[in-house]
Amino acid sequence: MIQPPATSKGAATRDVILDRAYMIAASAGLEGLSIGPLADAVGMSKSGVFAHFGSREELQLAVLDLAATRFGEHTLIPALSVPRGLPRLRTILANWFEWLRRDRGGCVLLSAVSEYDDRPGPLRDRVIAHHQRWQAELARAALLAVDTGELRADTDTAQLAFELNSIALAVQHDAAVSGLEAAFARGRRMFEHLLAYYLPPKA
Amino acid sequence: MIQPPATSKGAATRDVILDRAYMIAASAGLEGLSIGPLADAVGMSKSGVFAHFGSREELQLAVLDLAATRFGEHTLIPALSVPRGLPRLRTILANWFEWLRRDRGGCVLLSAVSEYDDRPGPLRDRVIAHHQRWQAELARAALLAVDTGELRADTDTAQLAFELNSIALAVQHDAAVSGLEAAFARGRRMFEHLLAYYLPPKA
DNA sequence: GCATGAAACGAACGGTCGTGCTATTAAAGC
DNA sequence: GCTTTAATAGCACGACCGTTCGTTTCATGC
Repeated sequence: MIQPPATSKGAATRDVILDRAYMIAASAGLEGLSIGPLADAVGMSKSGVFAHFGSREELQLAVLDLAATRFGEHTLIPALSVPRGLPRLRTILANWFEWLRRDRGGCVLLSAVSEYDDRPGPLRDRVIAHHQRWQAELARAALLAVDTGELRADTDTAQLAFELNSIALAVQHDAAVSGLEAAFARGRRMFEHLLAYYLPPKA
Repeated sequence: MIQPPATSKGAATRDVILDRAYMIAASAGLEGLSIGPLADAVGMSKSGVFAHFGSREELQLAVLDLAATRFGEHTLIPALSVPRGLPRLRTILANWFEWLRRDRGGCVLLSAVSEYDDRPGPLRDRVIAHHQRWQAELARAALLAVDTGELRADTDTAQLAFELNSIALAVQHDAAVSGLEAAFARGRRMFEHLLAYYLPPKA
């Protein structure tokens, strides 16, 4: 959200371009991001925008990285200030929902996986790398909840990360059909259903 | 799968075109389906193909309907011959996985939701209609499992349908990262975790 | 076998796209 | 303030797209 102060003029307008590009990609997908309309949106010429990235693919990669950074800053970072374990896990999920609301259910990162899952290339590699990193973060947060004894000791944290991810996917999917708030409600209930499995036996 | 015998010559080649178009859409998405390459794939001229549908959008709608029909014939119909209730529900899920395998994790229907969820128009309307019909079918199958006493009497069948859908989404998503078989394994485990919540108390 | 209508072709149009070139303008360093 | 370098504009190319139109080929009923 808060950008480091751009040292040169070029880097500053580059940030402006990226911000606009992110907005476009959030609603049209990375593949729907084209240079012409982007240039119009920032009030520049096509070639002026183009020069900052050298190719469309490089632009898409930059937007992808920006999305990943913002996503982390919005979901994970603030959750680090709440107690580790189940509270933090719940906070991550809540922040995730907020994140989906902010972009009206069109998360760039989630959509990108569907866009590039069968199209080899640098984009696909980067998308998968970000996804794996996030899954690892989720598993890590789950493991902390195992350490605190809030989740069963034999919890498969990678499996739980998979299931948490599926909640976000289903919410984004269902938002188009049932509306965002209804999808959130379903997502929250789904989390409780899954959680029930992982809670330690109260014996 | 089995097409009704095409009465005229035109309808026959139309079926051939649609079959090829479906293949393309399964790997490139409905939005990645363009008339030129499709014409090459069936050995016809662009305008020859075009004439059968009148517009690209009409072609996409036809492919969408074909996908929905095939999906139903592959997942729901065969499951009707196994006992209603939990066995049938399990069969539907197994067939669903088979369906995902057939198209290498690129189900046209699932991808179409992401492609059109924020792009109003006839495509989007049709996609949502198919999705809602399928969710209703899933809820119906779940309700039968409530009737047989295999699921709790207070089961929210629409919620369960949402969760089943999320399994398929997560599998398709994860297939690109972890491979199809690993994703299937995760999906099956996830089903068991969710099922645990809905099983009636053994009291 | 021939006329008739459907089916397919081929070429072209208008549009958008990413990209490369050259010239011009603005910023930065001395 | 001048020079050097970065930043942007303008323009054009080639590729691809959906669509249109006039023509030609082919299947079909008489």
